[in-house]
Amino acid sequence: MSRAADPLPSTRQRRKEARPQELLDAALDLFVEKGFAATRSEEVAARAGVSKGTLYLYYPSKEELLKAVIRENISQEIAEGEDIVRGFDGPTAELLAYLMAEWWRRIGETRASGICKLIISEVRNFPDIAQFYLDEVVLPAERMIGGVVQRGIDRGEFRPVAVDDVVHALMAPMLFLMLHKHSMGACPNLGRRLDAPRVIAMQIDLVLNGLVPRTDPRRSELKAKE
Amino acid sequence: MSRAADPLPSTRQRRKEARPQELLDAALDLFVEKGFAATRSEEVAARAGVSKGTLYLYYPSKEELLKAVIRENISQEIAEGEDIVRGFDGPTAELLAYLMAEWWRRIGETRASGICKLIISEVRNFPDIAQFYLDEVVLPAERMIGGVVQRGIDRGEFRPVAVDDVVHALMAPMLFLMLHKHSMGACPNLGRRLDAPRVIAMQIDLVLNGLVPRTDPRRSELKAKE
DNA sequence: TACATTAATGACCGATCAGTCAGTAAAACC
DNA sequence: GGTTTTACTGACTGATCGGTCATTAATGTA
Repeated sequence: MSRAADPLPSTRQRRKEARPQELLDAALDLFVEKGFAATRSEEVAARAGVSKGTLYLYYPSKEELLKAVIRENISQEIAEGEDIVRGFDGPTAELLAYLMAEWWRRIGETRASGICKLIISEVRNFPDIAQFYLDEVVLPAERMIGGVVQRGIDRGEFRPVAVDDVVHALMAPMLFLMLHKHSMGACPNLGRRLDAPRVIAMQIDLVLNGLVPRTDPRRSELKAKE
Repeated sequence: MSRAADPLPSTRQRRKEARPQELLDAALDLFVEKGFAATRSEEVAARAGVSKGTLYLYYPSKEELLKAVIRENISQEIAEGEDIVRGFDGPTAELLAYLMAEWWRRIGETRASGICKLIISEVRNFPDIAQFYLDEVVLPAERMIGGVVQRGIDRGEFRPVAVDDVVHALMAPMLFLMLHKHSMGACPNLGRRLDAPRVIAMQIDLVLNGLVPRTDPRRSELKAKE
């Protein structure tokens, strides 16, 4: 308490502070890959480079570990999304495309995308997770995307559609990509890759312009291949 | 063997023939709800109204039971879809809308929709299921939908888009609805229902017409509210 | 009624695994 | 040096669960 705590926390000390995150990372990987029930707590410990006893020093039970994994991984991405929306004043179509691309870059491509599979697989066994995830992730995300769609409508860039349903249509392919990555996409020898940015770009083009050809040449994407 | 087997198979006999399906139904419900690893084989037996021993009379192991559940539930829906496609000669947009609605009615609304969640949750633990499901379900379904999109392009009803990616965009919301139904949607007290037919209708409208307003009044949905 | 066959049972076994805790050894302190 | 504190360990335990099999009860047959 006398000396400044900063300068040289011992190796042991530094390890101790890093452990919780190391354990959470190991647990996330394994829970996503094998499922909660099929993952042994000793495996989690081993992947984090410690013994089973140590795991229980940091988390009182396997179930609490699961909850911590989810709690610690929902993070600030949504808040940052809202910042992007606020600071943008180009065409809404561009904003939408940019948001989706960022979503994939920051979540889809990172281990965080596994949380979706984990939640879907396990909510029914841990009902209190449902409410938490709905309030902290699903609804804020829907509000954000919904706000963008509404902006498009307000500015006359979009038709006045039912915002909530459009939001679902926009989120569905993202979920699809994230789940694919952690299920079929993770199976070797399946000779079948999904190019996420490509799927996202197609989805954006579809949702904006539709399949039906436009008679107005200004909007037609067909001519755009120069 | 002498007498015709038909007329009065005893109660016992009829039970014996019904058992496998009863066990599969029970197993599907429980595997979808709780996950494979978290479901005890005795629970499956109990839900089917028999003892654990009886379950193992019909299926040699829990894993074989899982595989049977998946194998027996992929069924003939896709073939029937292909029949619908063949026998239809109206506008492709209508065919697409009809196919999606039928999909929901025949799969989404039945217990079969749970298979999706089950596959996603468990493929990584049972890799041979991946190949099987890809060959028997995913690829045929994609071929069917892809064929319809191609038909739209060939007839000049659709822009010449990348068929495979459009297929993903069309399937994603169906997957989304099916998964929702068996995860968050199955949690009580969440005050959040998803109206599937409505989401599907919106998705069709979006994919066909896009968000961007049409200058050509023939196609504009805006004027359609009479 | 006696006997054979068949469907079903549930007590039992062995393996697995979540969670514990007495013990170890490295660091910190004096 | 000696003593205490701290981070960690891994052998152990009790409960659980997949799978077995000797036994039972229902049905068929004569």
